[in-house]
Amino acid sequence: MRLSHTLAPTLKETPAEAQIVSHRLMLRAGLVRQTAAGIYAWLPLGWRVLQNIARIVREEQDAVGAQEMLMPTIQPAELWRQSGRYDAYGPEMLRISDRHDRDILYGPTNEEMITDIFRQSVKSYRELPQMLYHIQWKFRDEVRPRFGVMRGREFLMKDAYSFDLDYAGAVVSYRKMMLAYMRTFQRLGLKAIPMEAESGPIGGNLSHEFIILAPTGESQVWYDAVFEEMDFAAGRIETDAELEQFFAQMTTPYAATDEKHDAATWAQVTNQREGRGIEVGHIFYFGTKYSTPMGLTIAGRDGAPIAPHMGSYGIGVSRLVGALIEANHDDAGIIWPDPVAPFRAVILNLKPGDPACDRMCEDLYARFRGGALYDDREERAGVKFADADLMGHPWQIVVGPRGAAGGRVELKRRAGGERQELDIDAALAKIG
RNA sequence: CGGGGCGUGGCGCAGCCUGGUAGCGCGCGUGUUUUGGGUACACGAGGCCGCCGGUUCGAGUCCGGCCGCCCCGACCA
Repeated sequence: MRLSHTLAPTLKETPAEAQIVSHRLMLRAGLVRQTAAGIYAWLPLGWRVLQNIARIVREEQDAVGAQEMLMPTIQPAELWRQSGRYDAYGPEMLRISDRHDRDILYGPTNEEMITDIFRQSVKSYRELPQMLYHIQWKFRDEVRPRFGVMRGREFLMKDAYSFDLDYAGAVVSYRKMMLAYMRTFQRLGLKAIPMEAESGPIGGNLSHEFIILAPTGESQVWYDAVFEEMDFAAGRIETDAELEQFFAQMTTPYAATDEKHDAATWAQVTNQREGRGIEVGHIFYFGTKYSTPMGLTIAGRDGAPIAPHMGSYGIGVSRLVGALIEANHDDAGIIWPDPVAPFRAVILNLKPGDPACDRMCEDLYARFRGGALYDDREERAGVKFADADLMGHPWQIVVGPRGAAGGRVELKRRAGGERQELDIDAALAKIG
């Protein structure tokens, strides 16, 4: 994209409504614009980040055998009456009615809907287990939206649902999801720790929330240092035994938020770490909480009906954008981890109109085939440097008259700030 | 939902107490200037002062109602 014709309205000053750093930077870098309290429009750069995160989430869901689908945002109230949650859910649920006065709602989650779909079609134990997920917008009418996209009313969420024949099967699904989550967060460049959680309004008794570490996080967390060393890219985890071992590795060392923190147990931890954290995911097992009231049964081996054991698994995709910024920024702006950056590199033409600079930039830009942002604006060098730092692309390729004459560019790494002068091929090789 | 605050060109703000022709900085446009970290100067465009009603000769300013947004708390991916 050429920045001169891109809707990326950067701001020198911070809009008054933004308090926390990620919200400020998202506004200032031109990633989002607020439409109403807790509701945001995603501008081109922000949308690219959101899609990059969704892509990684998707790949890791697929890798543990979950199937992607897409359910609607609008749901009939009838489904929620069947589970009993239409009355139980409270004012957080956005209730609407259509022209025929039928009660509908903007889904805050999809347990009822997936259960309904599943019961219509799945009839035999032979078809289980199954895991399904979708990445869809949700709406929860928070009393008090805040922190920008970290706590919006409309938000993009990956939610997955597992169906198993019995508890033992459900535990395997649960562990697979935990594995997918740890891999996902690692790929996003985040340190995430699973912490035992209350099961909340959705119900259940096996539940973990995933907290990522960020100095500006909203809650205090206590954890064992072993979590900092874990690497989920290495080593295969596939069999039930390997999964069980993985699960033990995740759940045995101490990790707690203020709600569950226990001073006595904590005192026995050898390598203590304290920090701040942000919740970005939550997984639950809830048994037959929905299958039973909604009449989801399948035929078992002996022909008798079985109510599947279910679980649900959420990742706050849009919240992750904010969380990533909380974890990766400095005074000048955002520092995107490579896999999620809107663009891998930005080309700064310090002197548009200068034939050598223009030629070199056009050549570079073409070689990225759309994978780079080209700052071709007629702006001062200082403006371009400041905006590039603010927007946080991992690499900055600086093309000025000085170097262009000798066929050289200056390559700057946003994280760390090292620069070096290279010829084009060497720079491209380095960026990869 | 309890407590607090704020709505004035795109953004940040002053003006309101004490009513009398709507201001500043940034940004935007044009020209000159500058040319590797938000350059300087000149000219210019842009505002039903959140909305409705009231008081008054006259309301951004005073009074009433409504709407929106933000912060703290309780609640949450």
